[in-house]
Amino acid sequence: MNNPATKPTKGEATRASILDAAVRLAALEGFGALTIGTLAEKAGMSKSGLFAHFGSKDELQVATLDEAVRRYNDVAFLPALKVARGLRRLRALTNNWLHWVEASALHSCPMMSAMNEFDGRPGVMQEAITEHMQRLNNEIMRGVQMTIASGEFKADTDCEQFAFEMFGIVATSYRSRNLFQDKRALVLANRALDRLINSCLVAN
Amino acid sequence: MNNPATKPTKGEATRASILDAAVRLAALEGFGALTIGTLAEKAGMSKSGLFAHFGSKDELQVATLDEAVRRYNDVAFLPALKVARGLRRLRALTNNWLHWVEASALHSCPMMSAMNEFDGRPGVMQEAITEHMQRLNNEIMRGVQMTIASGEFKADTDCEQFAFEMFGIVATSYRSRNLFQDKRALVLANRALDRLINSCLVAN
DNA sequence: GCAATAATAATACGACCGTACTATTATTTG
DNA sequence: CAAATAATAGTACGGTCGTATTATTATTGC
Repeated sequence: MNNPATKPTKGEATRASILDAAVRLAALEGFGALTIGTLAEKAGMSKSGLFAHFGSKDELQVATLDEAVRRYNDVAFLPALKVARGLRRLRALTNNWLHWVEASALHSCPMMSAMNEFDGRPGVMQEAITEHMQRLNNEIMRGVQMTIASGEFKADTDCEQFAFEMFGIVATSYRSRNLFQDKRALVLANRALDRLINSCLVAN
Repeated sequence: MNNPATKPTKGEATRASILDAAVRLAALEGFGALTIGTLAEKAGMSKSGLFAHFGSKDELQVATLDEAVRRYNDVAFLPALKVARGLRRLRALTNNWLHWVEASALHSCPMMSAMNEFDGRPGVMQEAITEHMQRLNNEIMRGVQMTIASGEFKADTDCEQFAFEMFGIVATSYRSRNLFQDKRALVLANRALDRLINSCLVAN
């Protein structure tokens, strides 16, 4: 049974520690670097011992992506849902999204990596990352809709446009942070975000 | 001699056709998929025959990235420089950037792929992509500066912020196009771009 | 504590990896 | 046309890849 309340079996604990190493490796070097051998070394176990936890490399990759998404939900998405609907929740959604990678002490965002690695390669990973990204996009759009409903955003605010631009801000903040090593990445991102939000606010 | 005016030698022609296949492969499946074997097959030649053109896989990858950048310059950057300085040139710069991937009939942008694959992996590829991205960023910032100088942009326009947001728009348009297969990607991107540019215009 | 079972390791396999080294063709030059 | 050189192919090597099979060790239930 998958009962989180009971003490995990040894196997479950090992699997968790493998996935921890896997998420960190994928965030740093991409899913292509997730080979059974290197991962076994990082996890301090044998290739075959590790492999037994996943039926194939595909399943390992999907499990790693799912684990990354689970963490995103834990540290970013679910906490934002505790904020009251409307602009405040939307701000929480976007802000938590912007900060989740450093909050998780990862080099980069595994979802972003997965997207870039598999968007031209049909297969289970492409399906998985597409679904996750679609869901995330929908949640942002829902947040915008509720901010319209609350009267804080203009009625003609384009949800799709907002989610589109929001993702761009996150993506470019990764470039600044990871490639340019610019410590002001989050400052720039927050400014862009403010500009985006302000453009939707009802005049006052 | 590297004289573009004279007829290319057979070796140069082969190298060019290899790099053509390499750029397309990198755009579709990433630089990780650029293995000597698969590339030799796509290019219709032997592994060793292909390998002789590059001293190592590193050099092959760097050469592929350089070729992609060369194409970007040809179809996007240099044409924009022919437009008069100021807002019109800036629009050309950003617009050509947005369109260069489809104009080149590539699945995605090799520079974007390289960035995502190597931003956490020190080495020659990381250095190369960092340099290229910095240069591109600087050119956008220069374009903004000239648009300030021409009096079209507000004097306090933040060049860095503009270049930061501009890259985000490009990145998110790739997500829409390649992952979501959204045909409206460029429409959304152009709207975002207009909003960015308008926020910098002097009041009138 | 012993049998049953879960978890991990050992080993082996063919496939492909990057890269030398050698052989064979094309092409150019005298 | 022959000699020299450039371009490509052939072959081989140690390594790592993903995965299957078999063995060994931990853990659990009675």
